[in-house]
Amino acid sequence: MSSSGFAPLPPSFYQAPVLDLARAMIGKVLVHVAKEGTLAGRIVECEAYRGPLDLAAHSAGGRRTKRTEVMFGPAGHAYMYFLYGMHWAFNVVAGEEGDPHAILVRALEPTLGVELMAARRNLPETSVQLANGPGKLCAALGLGASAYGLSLKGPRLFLAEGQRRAALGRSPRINVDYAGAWAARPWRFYERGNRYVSVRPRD
DNA sequence: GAATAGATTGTCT
DNA sequence: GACAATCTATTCT
Repeated sequence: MSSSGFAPLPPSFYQAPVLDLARAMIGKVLVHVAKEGTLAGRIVECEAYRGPLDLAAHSAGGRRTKRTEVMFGPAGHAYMYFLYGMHWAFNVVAGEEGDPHAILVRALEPTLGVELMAARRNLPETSVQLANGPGKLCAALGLGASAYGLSLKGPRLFLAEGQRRAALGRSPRINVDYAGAWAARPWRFYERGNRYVSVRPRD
């Protein structure tokens, strides 16, 4: 148990095929121990990206650059990327070393540090929009470039135990229409009925 | 509720 | 120089 009161999941948790890991991550708790306080939320939505074959992945075709480098390393590390000029997104690196797989965390149900999240997001503490999107959750938790490549063994940033409370839902991934047939694959996972899921599923 | 446009910058062609 | 695994405000219906 760390000083944050949460115990990081063991490295073995991340030693699973990327689709299995994505499923297993729903209900787990993402914890960021920041200077200003500890922030945490249940993962209620995520998406699997399986390069080099998956054309929706940043590592499509085996593209290995400064940005994608951490995806080629061992599982259980943070892959951060910046997009649209103003948003950060948080991913968990998955797969064997050399397999550039990752899981984008798309939405959290805030559980700890809600006051600080609300301040960072300039929203009421009761708002459902604190962390219901990839960019929003990074803003709420204060995650950015400095989190790139961090090991999820902790103690600063890690996943902790947590339970899924409703059935697992699946759908195609969001905003990857450019990926052709890969865009249709049901590689987005979410907790059914959870109001913090970002894009209303068809359920 | 749905559709649209604008913001703004690191990364790659 | 183009564009992106997005978010927000605005303008409809």
